[in-house]
Amino acid sequence: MKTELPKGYEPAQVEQKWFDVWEKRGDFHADEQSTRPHYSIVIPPPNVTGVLHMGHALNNTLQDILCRWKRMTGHEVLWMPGTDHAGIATQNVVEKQLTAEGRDRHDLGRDEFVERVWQWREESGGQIINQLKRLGASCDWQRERFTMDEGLSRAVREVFVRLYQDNLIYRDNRLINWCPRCHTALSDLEVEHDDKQGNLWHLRYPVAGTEQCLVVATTRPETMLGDTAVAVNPEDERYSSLIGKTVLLPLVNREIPIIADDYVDMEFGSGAVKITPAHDFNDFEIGKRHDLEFLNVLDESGIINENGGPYQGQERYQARKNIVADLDAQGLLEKTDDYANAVGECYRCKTIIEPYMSKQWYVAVGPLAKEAINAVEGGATKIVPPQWEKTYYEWMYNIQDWCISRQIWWGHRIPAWYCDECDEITVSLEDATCCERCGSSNLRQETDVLDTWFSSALWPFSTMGWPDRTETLRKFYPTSCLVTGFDILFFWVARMMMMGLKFMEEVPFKEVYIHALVRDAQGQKMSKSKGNVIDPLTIVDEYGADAFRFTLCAFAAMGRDIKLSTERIGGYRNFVNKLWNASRFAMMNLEDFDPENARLDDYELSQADQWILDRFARTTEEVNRALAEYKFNDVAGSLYSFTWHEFCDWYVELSKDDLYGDDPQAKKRAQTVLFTVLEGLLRLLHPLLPFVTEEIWQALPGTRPVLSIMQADYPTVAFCDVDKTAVERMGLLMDVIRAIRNIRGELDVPPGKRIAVSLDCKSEGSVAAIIAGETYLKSLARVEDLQVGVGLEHPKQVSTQVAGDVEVLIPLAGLIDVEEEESRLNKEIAKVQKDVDFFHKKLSNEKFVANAPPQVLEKDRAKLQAAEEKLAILRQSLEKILVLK
RNA sequence: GGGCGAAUAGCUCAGCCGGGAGAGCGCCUGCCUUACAAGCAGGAUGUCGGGGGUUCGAGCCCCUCUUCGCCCA
Repeated sequence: MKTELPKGYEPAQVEQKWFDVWEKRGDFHADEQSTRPHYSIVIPPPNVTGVLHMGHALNNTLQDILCRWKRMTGHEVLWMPGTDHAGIATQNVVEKQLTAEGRDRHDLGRDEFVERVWQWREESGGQIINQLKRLGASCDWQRERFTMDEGLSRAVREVFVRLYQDNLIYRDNRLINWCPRCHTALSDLEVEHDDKQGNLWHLRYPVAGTEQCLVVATTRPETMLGDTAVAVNPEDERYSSLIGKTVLLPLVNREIPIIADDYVDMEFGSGAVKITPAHDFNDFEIGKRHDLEFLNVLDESGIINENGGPYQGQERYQARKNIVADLDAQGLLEKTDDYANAVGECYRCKTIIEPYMSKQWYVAVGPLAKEAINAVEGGATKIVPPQWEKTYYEWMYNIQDWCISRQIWWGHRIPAWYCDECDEITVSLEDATCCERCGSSNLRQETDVLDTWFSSALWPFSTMGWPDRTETLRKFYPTSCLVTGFDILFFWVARMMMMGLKFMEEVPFKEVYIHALVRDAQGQKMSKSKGNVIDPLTIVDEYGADAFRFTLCAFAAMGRDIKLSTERIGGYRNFVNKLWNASRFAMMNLEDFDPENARLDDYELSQADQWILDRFARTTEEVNRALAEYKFNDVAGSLYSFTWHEFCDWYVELSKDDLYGDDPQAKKRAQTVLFTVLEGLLRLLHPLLPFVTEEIWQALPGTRPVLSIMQADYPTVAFCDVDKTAVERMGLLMDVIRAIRNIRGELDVPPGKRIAVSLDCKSEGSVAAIIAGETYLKSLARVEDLQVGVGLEHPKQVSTQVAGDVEVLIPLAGLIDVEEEESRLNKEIAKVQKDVDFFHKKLSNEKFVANAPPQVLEKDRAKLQAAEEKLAILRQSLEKILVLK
């Protein structure tokens, strides 16, 4: 088959073509009936509203690399894809549309609104799925799931009902995080804390029946409307006489008690604090301890309610201004300080959240967390890198009950019905029609929906058909690995652990690989408002998916941040192009080659052949090991340097003499090795570079044993045994070539100029190495007249370099400038002198000689000797040169 | 306040069990050598944040300080 490849790699149509073929043919489909060992990953489901960002690109590239690798190592791979219904975010999107139409969701009513969300999802949701495909993601797309699917919704209900029956779900009226814009409760995790510059106001509260004032400091003066006590520390002598008295709350003229509680920090502010149990988490606890009144002064939009007296109807921050002004006017504002404190914001809309009293549903996570801790401690689930285990434990040990109800419309509606007759709550799998206590049919379903993370917590088994006992679950659960960023370790990983252990009685994944977050080149988080977002699809268009994937893989090992810049991606685009051109070279020289009739065993392999086969075997080993340990940067590094610096820079060049030469046997041998290594290299590279490797692999001469390279075997062992001596000799030959090139480069010998070289060897082995590679040496170092031997007579005027035990001598006559050679030698001597000094000093240290392990000692002695010999030769050379001046 | 992490070449970062500091990009010199100028050959570049300690030996282990980042309260 004669194939013509374009001179530069053009990714666009190649990627499109192969992805279509793979997907249509079902190459990514997992088979439950397969007898192969399983390997499964569930995708961290992106929001259905989401568009692909760098984090997704990294996350899914790594998963794809693992899946493609495992597919090639004989595993039945299931990579389960899908999206998350993202309750609040999705509802917000559709509400914005309605706002643009001058309406809101209440104009539509619940059912119509939900219908509208579904419609939005049909039309514009899940774009991200197609974007993942552009990266080459080899998910089992036939199985794509959505957390609001019928099956997954069934799983949600099943879990809710069982947790309720086990008394692990309950309702309670307490302070929760409330978003006054989204009008819903949020879990603790959904609140983001941000340090904000604000004020600390010192307010004077008149003590009843005295002329005295008690000064309290607060960052939220508007909540004073809801104060029901003032607290001081019981140890605080300044205030001990006041405990039990009351103060007259200004502006609203309510009398509230002065209480003692050791929560109060005597050092902070005045040492007295206002207590607002209905609007502050700490005050809530104090309120419970002292049986205080819980006076709510806000409505669900953050507007002062009827309990706020004259301020009723004012928005919270407006009320703050007015209250401060009014207090000041009455002489009750002692002072105003600048003060920075952490303010909680809604993670979806950035509105400042309000601690708000309300009745919500909770999961009692204590018993679930215990199992989840045990699973990691016992090694059933391994977290990689292990430093994240500590973070996981830290959170799990301090976990709070999880508020799971949300006052929005888009989501899984809580399967609980309130009886209007007897107030009983009926929780059931099927929609309840009658009260389970009194039998009344006068029921109202709970209007709240569940936190989106409730359904994502079930993802590893709900996507596989649970609560049915499916074949899929039997084959693929527990999953092999979860790949995710550390930002959702708590949100998602921990909750999946709890739910998986509770309902499957087995961990959801055996390993969790936590990767870094992608930032811009300056290390800033990419965000639309900063305008520093790099769109992955733009990168794919410009550089190709393969180059992009390779970049992400090469960067994956970094601690917490990946700083991405396009120059780096350009470098890997060049790498892909390099592979492409090496392949073009190979195919131009394999036109008459039939791989069916070519076996390595049929030939006596040259030093160069054995060397490249040896390097390939080592690379294979490194890559497999690094993949198994999730050392993605090492995977990329090994492949990069082998492909470019060993295969292209050396072997391809070395093979040219044989390929272009007159010896048909040598040509066939070189073709066989070239083909073997290239074909193997493509397989080795495929998980990282799926498109370009498929394109080249299919174009190679001969027929392929399987339809796609993704089904071919991943290299794991060497192609054949090699002779270690031959490999070492090749190494020496390469050093000699480098030495000649060094002289040529340093002394500005024109690259086209063919020169004479004498190689004075100290051993017969070195002579043999050079003679065996003579043609290589002549062409790669541009040598025409070569003398080799032991104890060769040195020409008079030469430039000298040393490679191993070989003295490289290049006659100066008419070629080299004496001055330049002198300075080159001086430079080289200084370098070697440093080595000699270093090792001499080290080995003169008696303690070192006495304590260091023998291998180290031996190694250093050999190095010293080599350096000394080299130095002596260079010095002699310098002397000879100086005579010529 | 509690915890975690980072500081290494001009830039971005690797660096295993402690045994002469590496890569990519950038830079300098010379080359359009028929796979590739998205390339080839050669070259230069370091107080491994500061200080102390352990050790024959520290980028790596211990203590401490400085700066920056993140998570939790």
